[in-house]
Parts: sequence; C-alpha cells; structure tokens
Amino acid sequence: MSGDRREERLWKEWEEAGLFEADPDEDKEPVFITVAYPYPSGSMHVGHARTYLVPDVYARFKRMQGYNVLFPMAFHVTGTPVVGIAARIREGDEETIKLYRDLYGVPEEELEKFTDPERIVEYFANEYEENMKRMGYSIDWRRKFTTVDPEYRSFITWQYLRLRDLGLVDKGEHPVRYCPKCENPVGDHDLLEGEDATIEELTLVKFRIAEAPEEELEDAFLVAATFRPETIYGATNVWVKPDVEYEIVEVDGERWVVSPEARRNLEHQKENVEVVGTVEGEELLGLHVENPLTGEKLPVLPARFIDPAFGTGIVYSVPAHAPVDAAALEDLKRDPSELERYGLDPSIVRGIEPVQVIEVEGYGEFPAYDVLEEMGIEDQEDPKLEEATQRVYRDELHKGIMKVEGLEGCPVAEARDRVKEELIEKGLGDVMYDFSEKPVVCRCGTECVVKIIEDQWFLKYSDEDWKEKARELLESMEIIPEEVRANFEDTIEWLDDWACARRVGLGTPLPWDPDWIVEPLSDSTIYMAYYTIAHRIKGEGELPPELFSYVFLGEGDPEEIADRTGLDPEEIERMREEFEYWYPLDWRLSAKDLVTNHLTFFVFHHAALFPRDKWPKGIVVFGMGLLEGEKMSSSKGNVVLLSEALDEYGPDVVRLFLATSAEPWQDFDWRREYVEGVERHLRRFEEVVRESVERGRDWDEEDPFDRWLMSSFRKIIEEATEALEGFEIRRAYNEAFYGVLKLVRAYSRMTGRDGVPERLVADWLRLLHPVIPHLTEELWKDVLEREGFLQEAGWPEPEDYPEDVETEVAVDVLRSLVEDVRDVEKVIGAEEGYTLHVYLAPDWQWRALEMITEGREFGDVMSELMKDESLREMGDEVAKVVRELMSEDVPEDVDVERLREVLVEVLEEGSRYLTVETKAGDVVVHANPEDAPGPEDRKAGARPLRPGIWIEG
RNA sequence: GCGGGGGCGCCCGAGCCUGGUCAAAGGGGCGGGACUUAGGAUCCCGUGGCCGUAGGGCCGUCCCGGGUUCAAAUCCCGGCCCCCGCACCA
Repeated sequence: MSGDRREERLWKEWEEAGLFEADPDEDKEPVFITVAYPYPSGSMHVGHARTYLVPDVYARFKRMQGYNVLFPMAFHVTGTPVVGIAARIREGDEETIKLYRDLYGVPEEELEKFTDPERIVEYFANEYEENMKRMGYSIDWRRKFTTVDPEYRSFITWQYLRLRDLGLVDKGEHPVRYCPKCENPVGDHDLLEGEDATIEELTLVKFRIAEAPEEELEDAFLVAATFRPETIYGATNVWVKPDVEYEIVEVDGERWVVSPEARRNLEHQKENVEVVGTVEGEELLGLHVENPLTGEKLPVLPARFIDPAFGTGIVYSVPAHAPVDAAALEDLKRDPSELERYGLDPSIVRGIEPVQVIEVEGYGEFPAYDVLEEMGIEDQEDPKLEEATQRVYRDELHKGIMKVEGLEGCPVAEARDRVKEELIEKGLGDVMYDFSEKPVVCRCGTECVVKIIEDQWFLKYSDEDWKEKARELLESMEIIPEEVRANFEDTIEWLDDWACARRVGLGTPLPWDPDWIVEPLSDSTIYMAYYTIAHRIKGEGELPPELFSYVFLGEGDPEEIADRTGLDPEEIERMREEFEYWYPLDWRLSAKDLVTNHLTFFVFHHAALFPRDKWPKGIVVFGMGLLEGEKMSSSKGNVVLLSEALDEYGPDVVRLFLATSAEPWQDFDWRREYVEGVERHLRRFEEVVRESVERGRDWDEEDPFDRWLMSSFRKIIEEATEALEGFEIRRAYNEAFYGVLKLVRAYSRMTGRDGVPERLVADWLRLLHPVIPHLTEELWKDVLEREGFLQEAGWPEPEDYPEDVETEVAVDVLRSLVEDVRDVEKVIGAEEGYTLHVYLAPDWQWRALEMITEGREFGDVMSELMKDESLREMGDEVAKVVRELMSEDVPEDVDVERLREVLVEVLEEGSRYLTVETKAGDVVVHANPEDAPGPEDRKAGARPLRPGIWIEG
C-alpha cells in the first residue's frame, strides 16, 4: 500500500494502536464472529466486499458498546480449482489467461508464475488482505492462516481422528463423474458440456435368453436398465434396436448383452468387465427371454425409439404403463412390415396385450394408452412422448397402487425398492449409474462416464444419532433470517453420507489413509475454534492431536504435551484459556447457497465434537450480489473489482452503499447510479458536520425545535441499535444516516439555522462509525477536535436525549399545517402576502381530548361535556367532534394539557417558518378562538391536532 | 422431482407474521420551481385518473380468479409466472 490514501493512513493508525487485536479480558464480555474465509483464486469484487462488511459493521458496533470482539480472517486453499487453473494457464488456455490478465489485472511477469497453484493462492490472498485493509475491516490479522499451513493440517488431522473414533467416518463406494482419459473425477468447471447432468441410479434387470441360438449367447442375459423395476410384472416383451451392434460382455463371470456405451460405463462400475463378442440387434430379434420374476417367456422385438447411449440400449416393454412401449407396440401391430423385414411372423405381436400392474386414480386400466390418446401421439418417434412418459411416471409414483399378487395395495414408491431388492437378491438384478443428460464431455474432449469409487471415505451424516444432535443444536441457535431455518431442518433430514476425501487437490491427507485428501467442505467445519489459538501456534509446524484434545476439550495432560511438542506448558494453558474465553462462537455468517452444505456441516461437526456449552449460538445467511440487475459472475466478467470501486469512490461510499442497498440476507444490486447517489449524500453529510461545528451551537431546552430534534434523534439511536443487534444493517443505517440527514434538513427549514447542535453531531459520528469508519474518524479528530479513536468512544446513549412526545406531536401539527395551507392556497388561488390566521381548538375540545386519552368512553365524555350549558346548546356538533377525536391517533403517553401549551409555543416560534414555506406575509396565532377575528366556519374547523386556518384577503 | 423464497405504483424496494390509521415508507428516474453567471451541486414541490374558490370528494389500484370479513396489498382456497439450492463444487 502506498500510504497516501486516507484509508491507508487511518489503517496504519488503527493497526499501530492494536485496535482490532482481541485478547481475552475477563472484565469484558466476548463477542466472537466469523464469516466464511475466502478461496483466493481470483480478485475480490464488490460482492465479496459485502460479505465481509456485514460482520465488520457488527463487530465495530459491538466494540463500541464495550464488548471484546474477535473478528478474524483466514484463507481457504483446500481443493482443486487453483490446480485446474494452474494447469490451464500452463496449457495456455486463452479464456483463463484473459480472465486473469485482463479482468483481474495480473501483471505479465506474475502470470507466468501462475503455473504453480500455490502461487496463485498466495498472490490473491495478498490482494485480498490489502483490499480488506483498505475497506477498513476490523480484522485481527495476527490470527491469519491458510488451510495448508502445517499447524492447520495438524488440526484437521486431529479432527478426523476424533471423528473416526466417534464412528462417524466410514468407508464405502460412491459414484462420481469421471473422465477415463484424464483418469480423474471431474468437477463442473472441468466440463465442456453437460454441467447440468446429474448422476442417476438405474436398476438393471437381467433377462435370461431361453434357447440360445449360438454358443456365445448360451446362458447370457439381455440386460435392461430401468427407473421403474416395479413394472417388471407388466413386461410383455423386450425391445432392442436392430441396427445396433450390441456387445456380449462378461461381468463377474456372467454374460450380459448391452450396448457399447453401456459397457463403457459398466467398466468403471463393476469388477472384471470384459467384452467377449458382439451381436447385431437384428440377430436378437425373435428370441425369447425369461422374465426374471415371473419366469414368463417374452419375445425380443425391434424398436426404433431406443438410444443405445442411454441405459443399456435394451428395454423391457410395459405397454400398460409406459407410453413409449405402448406406442412402439401399436406401431408393430398397425404395420407388420417392420416385423416381416426381420423375418418375424406378424402374429407374434397380435397376441400381446398390455398387463396392468398399477392402479392410478384418474386413469383407466392402461394409463399409457390414456395418455397416448389424450395427447394425440402418433407413433414411437413422436416428440410428445417425453412429456407423456413424465406424466405417467409422476402420477404413478405419487398416486399409484400395486395390483400384482404379493404387492397388492402397496404404494408404487415402496414397491419400487422392494422389487429392486428382490431382483438383486435373486441375482437377477443389479444397479448401474448413468447421467441424466448426454453427452457429458470433459475439457480434454473425452466423454465422461460414471465411475464407482471404491474405498471412498464418508462422513456418516446419515447416522440418526448424529442427525438428532444436529437438530438439537440447530434448535438452540438463532437463525437470521428466521425463514431459512426450515431449509436447515430439511437439509439435516435428507443429508446422506458425504464423500469427505478426494484423490486430488490441496489439503490435509486423511491421517489413516494418506492417499486421500480431506476435501474443502469437510475441512472447514470447525475452524472457527482454530482461530482462537491460531496466533499462538503459528510457526510451530506439525503438532500432535493431543494438543488439540487438551485445548478444545480439556482432555489429557498439558505437561506431557509440552514434553512432546517442546511448547511451554504455560503457553498450552493459555491456549486452553483463550479457547474457553472465546468459545462458543456467537455468529457464523455465510452465503445462502452454503446452507445445504457448509453451514449444515458446521452444525453437524460442532454437535459431534464439542460439548453443549461450546455449541455456536447463531447463523446469519447472506443473499447474492447483482450488478446492474444481472447476476454477478467472475467467469462471465460481470463483476466490479473492489480495488477499482475503491479507487473510484473510496471505502466509505462502497461501505455505505453496500450496507443500505439491501439487508444482508437479501440480494443486493450494485448500480452505478445508486452508488453515486450515496457519494453525494456523504458529501452533504460532511458539510452538515462542518457547518454545525463551525456554528458551535449547543442545544437550548427552551427552544421547541431543539427539543423536537433531540427527541427525534433519541428514537433513531434506539431504532438503529435495535436493528444492528439483529443484523438489520440496512434498516439501521437508513435511519441513522438518511433519517438523521432528513431530520437535519427539516430542522434547518423550521428554524432557519444552518447545522445542528454539536453534541448531536458527535453522537451522529458514533452511530455512523461502524459503517463509514474513515470519514467519521477524520471528522472526529479534525473537525470536532476530539482525542482518541471513535472505535473506543462508546456507543450513543438514548438517555442523553430527553424524550418529548408533546413537542414531537406539536411539530407534526406545524408541518402538516404547512401542507394544508399550501393546499388551500392552490384551491383558492391565493396571492403572495396575505395574512394567515391560525386558530387553536376551543377549550372544550382539549378537555374532550384529555378525557379520551385517559381512556374514557364516548358516553362518559359526552355527559361530562354536557354539564356545560353553552355546549349543550350545540350538542349534536359536540358529539360529532368527540367521535372524530376518538378516532384520532394520539400517542398514548401524551400529556394533553402540556401539548396544548407546547403547540402554542411551536406555532408562535414557527410563524417565521410558515411565512417561508407558504405565500403568507404575516401569521397570527389565536390561542383563544372565541374572541378572535375571522369567519366562524373557519374557526369551527379547528381541532386540537389540526388548528383552523383562515387566509385573509 | 425434492425443498426454500417470491410476484406491489415508470424502476428498485418497504409493508405483509400481529387485517383497518395504505394511494401504499424510502430511494432512483422523470416533470416543475428556488438559489444562481451557469449548474452534472444543493434545497423545495409534484409524479393513477377526474373534480373542487378552503385544508376535500369520487373512481380505479398492490399477478389472475374465488372466498372470509363491517373492512384485505395484508387471512383462506384455486390458477399462472419467476428466482434459488439439490452433493463431491468452492
């Protein structure tokens, strides 16, 4: 940093004063807040800036309230992205180079080093830190680390050993998207095509070939793949595509007939897969196969709709429930030439009738046929079939009931699993994975397959006891906004075992199986605890698990650990104390797309590893960032770099904009126009502060407008404080910044004075310091000439500003009076310079209002008033007015008698204001309308909160 | 499919949970005015329609349709549309 910018100068002062270095202090209550550490693979943009601004505003606010606040930062380096980026830069990938050189502005000589992934991370981590400092984030940088530091790795090692001891880590197999050429699993960013494809599980159904015509097919199976194994009872035949060359594949000793594409997939999913021959689809036609569950003999028939790339290229036909099968069957019945072409006897299909296995409300016996008819589907190549299939699939799954023997009355969803299990048990079924969409192509140009990874390590999130603890922890936590709680609950429910380690990327090896690296979402679940001691173990290198067991759990003997590590036993004790002091974490902040993984993992791991008194207390979830209404995305170049925004506007404009454009959990939209609006307002704010201090005026209790200003300001302090407690940063600063600016404007219009009392200015700076620390700090020192840092100047006290509801109401009356007068002026076409008469309401109305505010009923008030003879004469009128007054919205605690006095005072003091704001040349206030001049109907319009007016002339 | 969140005035966006005081906060844009040599600076006024020589009145408004209610942007039912997560990716 060059040091000539305001924010850099101030940062230096703050840093030298150690303002943000938080150490345990038993006299102060701790607040510990963390936000997801960045993965520094690119430049920081204004979206990131908001992420870190929110905790910073809160941290600064809490510090001013006297709390000891810890707000640390680190860098997440675990994983594969930078490895991929480095590889792409090495290969000279233009898109990547363009992104880094042109968008992120990485200098050429630096870019050359980016072939090393660690260098990329290092470069951007530095850039992040620099930008974060320029933004003024009140981070305790002593605790900075990266997730590949040896000390952090030791911490992860400890965590995983612990989890394994708790029985929460397990081994299993797992399907992944895989490139056979690169011999690696592939992530989204490694794909040319098919990012949207998901991995789906299909059930394989094996149909034994009866009476094989040749030896190769002896005892072989036609293997069909299906999403709907329960329909096997309705199978009438098997479809193959005549012009496909199927392969005969030996799978674990069995012979399967499948398409070449399917074999390619199976090779990565099964043991011992070997091609032993091929067979034309045409050759299979006319053969018979056995239904694995019913033993029935089914003919093999030709179908055009089959795509050999999907599933196995072999399909069993269930015309009752599958529209495609029904269409294909009808095609053959209608036009036997296709059968004849392959030398099949057309009579073979004549006898085939659909067999119902599922009953669905809203459909007849054969739902597939119903849909064909309804949608007017012509043949098996009709594109409408896709929708038809989906409709039947959905309705049968949700509403269908099984009709076959042994499964009667069973819902389809349940039957599906039961049939699958039965098939597998009998050795006549199996499972295969495939993509939902094809093709899926790796960057290298190779088509991907689904591979089953053996020996995959999992975190057992499916464990019911663990889930239960997670639920309990969640329940004890505060969630902001509360709406996302349902999301968390739901995630805990469906979360299944998580593959927590990978073969590639940066990170920490699994302690017991070091070929595996703990993947990023799994090594970032409890690192908040690590922050508490990060600065104390920095530079110590690898550390034994026992150290962490002692520091975090109080287990073991510090002396022994000291011997093993060479650490000072007292230092170990201090670590323990520090952790005890800061934990539990008060707030965890992260983006909303991390609710379903990181934030939930955070909950799970804390629940498993820490005792209840160390469970985190709250989560704040962020919205996303938009740029001029479009989604921000670095890869599309649709971002505003933070460094550029800072150069152009400075940190306080950026901060105030980000803080007030949306609440943290809402999406915010960076619009140039708005940002510039913020800039103008800030300039105005600075002017007001300078003006006010120049005047050097203190406030005067005798002046009703001063009383009004103080009372209104009090409310703003209260509201802003309350809002900040709940992370409603936008609300807080709409009030504390724009709201006060508005007060100031109104105040100077009403009084004709520039600026406001200096004491209020000082507290205004305090209120705004969390959001615009630089400008406020400077004004505090240079203009108010105060000593010390604002950060340590305390939070404003509402009690310093006496509440005065009567004056507030009276000023409201005055202001609406101006509006009314203007309105009337317009209607009657008044000319400049007239005399404005203002009539207060007559005495009896005030008495009535007083009784009403005391809570007395209509009848009660009336009978009281009717004791007065002169009022009795106009009883109807009085009743009407009393009703009117009863519906008036008067603050409860208003002292009516005082209000009346204050109102006279305000109107008289406000005469000048009235002449400025209206065309009136002169204002006469009549406190007693009875003997005042003017038409009676004008005077009669007077009410306590709406004086009568008469424009004379 | 599963789950979550929405649809408001020219635009962004409060309010809806705890119905009325909501023509509906606050910005922005636009129109007018003040200040001024000038203004992209600042301040004020206006911004659904019609009417009014007294601070007002009438009509139509918060995706569409229906309902509850004396009363609905706000509650209930149905429909249409949109956005976001869903796993090995940080």
